[in-house]
Amino acid sequence: MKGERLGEFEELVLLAACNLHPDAYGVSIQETLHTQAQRSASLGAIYAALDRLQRKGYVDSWVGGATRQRGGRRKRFYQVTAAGLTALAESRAVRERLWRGLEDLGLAGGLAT
Amino acid sequence: MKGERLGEFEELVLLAACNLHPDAYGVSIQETLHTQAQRSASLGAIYAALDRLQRKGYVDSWVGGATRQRGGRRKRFYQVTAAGLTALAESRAVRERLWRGLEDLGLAGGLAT
DNA sequence: AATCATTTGTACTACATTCGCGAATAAATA
DNA sequence: TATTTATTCGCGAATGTAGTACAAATGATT
Repeated sequence: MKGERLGEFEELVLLAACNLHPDAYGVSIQETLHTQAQRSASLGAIYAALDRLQRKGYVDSWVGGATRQRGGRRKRFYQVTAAGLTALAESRAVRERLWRGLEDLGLAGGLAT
Repeated sequence: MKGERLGEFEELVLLAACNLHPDAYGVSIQETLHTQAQRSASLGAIYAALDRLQRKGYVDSWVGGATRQRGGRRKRFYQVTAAGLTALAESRAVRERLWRGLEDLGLAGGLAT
């Protein structure tokens, strides 16, 4: 297996799932992405990402019980694993390092000629 | 054209180019990625990313003059544009917001059951 | 000085993975 | 069974990646 890297969208989904813990499932993730990240994504896209994340071991999932709501299929809940948290922290750290380099160069306002 | 989003790798390349300013070109970007981001990427991958970044308007490029070095084709230099800087800052801001949410939840050490 | 080998660097090709939507499907309750 | 809420499927497009071919510069060879 070579795929263990976090795609841009996968990272966002993973972060949203963390934020929603322990109520992360397709629709709630979609809403969080929309309100917290100004990102409108279809459910299809989100489930596909969750699928990949699970194959990589970055989330676990299980189906919840039925609710008393009008209709509705049972939800599949997702939880971020320790490995997922690590991957998240790592890709954050890498970028922060690069950003720090910029600040050290004094490029806050733009690139000088 | 719909592509204006920054992919995961594109973002790293863009950050590296900022750090290297004004000496960003294929090989120096590869080295920076390697030393600063622990990421080994082929030059092919890097040029492909730079190409997309240029189409999106996130970098400009031009070929430099010959040097006094042993051999060597002329370098093509890249500079991050204002739009590139903005895109970078934006995707950073989105993720920082999500991270802040986590800290507010007290999930620093891991996800509680 | 013409040519060629060597070095440094860029461009192209091909394929795997990720992204993302719309449609299809499933399961729950009134 | 009609309606609602949710997940899964299928496919085209964009992104990520290695590998290979190609280009251009200079030092060496003749």
